[in-house]
Amino acid sequence: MNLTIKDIARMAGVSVSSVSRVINNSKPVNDHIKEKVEKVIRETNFRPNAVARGLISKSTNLIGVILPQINYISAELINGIEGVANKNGYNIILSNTRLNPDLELNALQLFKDKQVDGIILSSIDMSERHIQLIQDNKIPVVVVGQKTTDYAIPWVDVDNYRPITEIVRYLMRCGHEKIGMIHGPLIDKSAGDSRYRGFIEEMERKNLSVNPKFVGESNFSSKDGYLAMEKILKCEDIPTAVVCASDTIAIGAKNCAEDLGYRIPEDISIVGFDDIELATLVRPKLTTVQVCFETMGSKAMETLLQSIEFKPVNIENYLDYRLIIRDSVKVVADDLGTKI
Amino acid sequence: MNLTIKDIARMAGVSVSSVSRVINNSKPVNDHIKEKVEKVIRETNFRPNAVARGLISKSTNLIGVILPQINYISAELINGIEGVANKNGYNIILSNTRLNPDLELNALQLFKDKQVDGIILSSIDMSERHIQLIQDNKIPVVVVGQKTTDYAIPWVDVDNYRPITEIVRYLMRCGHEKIGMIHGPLIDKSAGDSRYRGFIEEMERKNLSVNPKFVGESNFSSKDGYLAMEKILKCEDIPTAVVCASDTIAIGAKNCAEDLGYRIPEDISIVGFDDIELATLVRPKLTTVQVCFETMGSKAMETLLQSIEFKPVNIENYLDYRLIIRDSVKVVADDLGTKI
DNA sequence: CTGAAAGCGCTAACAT
DNA sequence: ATGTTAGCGCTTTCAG
Repeated sequence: MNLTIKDIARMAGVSVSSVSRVINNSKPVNDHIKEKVEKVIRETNFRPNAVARGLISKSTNLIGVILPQINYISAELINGIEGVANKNGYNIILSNTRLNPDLELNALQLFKDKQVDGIILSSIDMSERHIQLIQDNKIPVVVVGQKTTDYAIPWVDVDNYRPITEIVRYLMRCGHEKIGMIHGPLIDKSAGDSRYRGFIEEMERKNLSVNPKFVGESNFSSKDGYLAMEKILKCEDIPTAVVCASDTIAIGAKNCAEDLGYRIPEDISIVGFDDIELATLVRPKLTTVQVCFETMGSKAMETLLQSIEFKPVNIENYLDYRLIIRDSVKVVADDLGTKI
Repeated sequence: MNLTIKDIARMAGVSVSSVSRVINNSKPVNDHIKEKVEKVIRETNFRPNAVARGLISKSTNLIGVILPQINYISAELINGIEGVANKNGYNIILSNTRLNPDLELNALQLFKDKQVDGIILSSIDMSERHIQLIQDNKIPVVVVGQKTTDYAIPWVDVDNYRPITEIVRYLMRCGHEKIGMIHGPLIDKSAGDSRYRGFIEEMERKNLSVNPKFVGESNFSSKDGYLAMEKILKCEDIPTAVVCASDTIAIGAKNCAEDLGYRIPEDISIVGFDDIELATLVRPKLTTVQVCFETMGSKAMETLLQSIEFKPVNIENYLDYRLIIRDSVKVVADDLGTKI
């Protein structure tokens, strides 16, 4: 079988504790012994068993990551998480809950069994049972994509409301007034409802009326975006600009408009949200809101790290965003006095 | 602290071994005892410590996944792996090696330390040291995206050669003869070199000459695809069709051609490879080769499982592929006698 | 069928 | 500074 610390001790003619000491640099060891041990370790390629270490130290250097699905957005998130985790000696262990809240609970349990040092949770809907379990488990948790301030659980999320109000104001400055929106599921309080409210309320504040026929719902997919746009364009009167709750929706909507003979942005302007890679690959390039999911991941991991190390953590962590103006919005009139 | 099996034993008034037996169902236990134990477990919400179990059983139910980068293609791969892993009680632990071969070696070591039950490795370049380490470690490994038949290490990969020959034949049937290609880095023996050779050799077999000016190299990115296409289109004579080694390349090439005033497919036909989601979202929709990375993942995990369970495994695992005909190729002449 | 006890590979208190 | 030893929480012989 594999070598153990005991074998090394025997081969080096010292005690196991001495071996442990040189491995962990935990206590001063005589140079003489140290060299002997290091020599044996080098020659045998010995590596201490991480599981045994974990059993005693209560730390596995594992971070549990719970995701409702694994797509290109998760990929960016994982990239961010993995980046700072790795830099700090942690590995990440993944659980895909396939949009099933019960599996999220399972994963929370399982990760506790496996004694992970911390958990990053992207839940589709934080229930009381989630909160309960998290608080019982006593394992540091950071939530992403949802705001759990009420429960004193640290989170990192985008502001879903303000960017949309900025989009509305930008469209107005470009001369648009008949503005529609294709939003996400309103049950989804973050990317769904908040973005929708941002639109409705900003339109109200600016005294622009929202034609209900200009508003459609989707599940964030391109296909749904296409369908929603189709419905909007069937009316006699159509909007001059449509705000979409995601880039994928926007691209579906764009394809639909084009299939129906409209040109983007000449006939209809379209704005997306997220700034996925696609947004620059599609023609015209999509005007959208940039939110960096990789940053979301790294920020989440950083706060998790602080929590693990018992440092003070910010409960609320808002992500930066930026309106990215590209080619999918027509400038009807520019009251900024500058070329946009 | 947390409850242990010892606490449960005390509370139920039985021995720890009995508790262990009812938990694992490893040996017959008197119903009387069984019920008592189960009751206590239920009431206390006791869950056995997976680390301690791992130490003794030598099995952690963890699968190490080593990836050179995490993007939307990895996301699909992970999806496939995670799906079958999860179904079999395994979790996956991720290592992103950031295109650095040394980090691949590190990850291999680290995963051994952590006593994973198996490893799925996507290497950018399998060196002798990789092979050595894998064979020394004695942990089941399956390689994806590379063919390691020589070393008797099971792999799953696409056939990169044949699909390209099929594309060439398809383009010929559509009436194309002046065909170009934008390939990937030739150092990459799989998706780079093989696809390139498939093109060159099939053209030769069909007695079609390849104009060197119609051939460009790229690193698989859209940007590079754009640049390579730009070079090709600067010549007086241009190809009627361009085969691209990936969809991302194809989309870059398409954008370039369109920016230069060419219409796709009327002026130039373009074919991609991979069939990423983008391929259907872009207009015209991309004709391409479908290879399902999720299937690649699940297949890899399935063979890994067999290896873990000491079942016989196939060393060579080719992935299915399919030519997906969409709208980016113009039918100049159709010698099939049917409408394509 | 049940319980006592050994031990998985390691760390850390305790003694020397 | 070094070695001995007692566990970490669990599974699994081995007796009974």
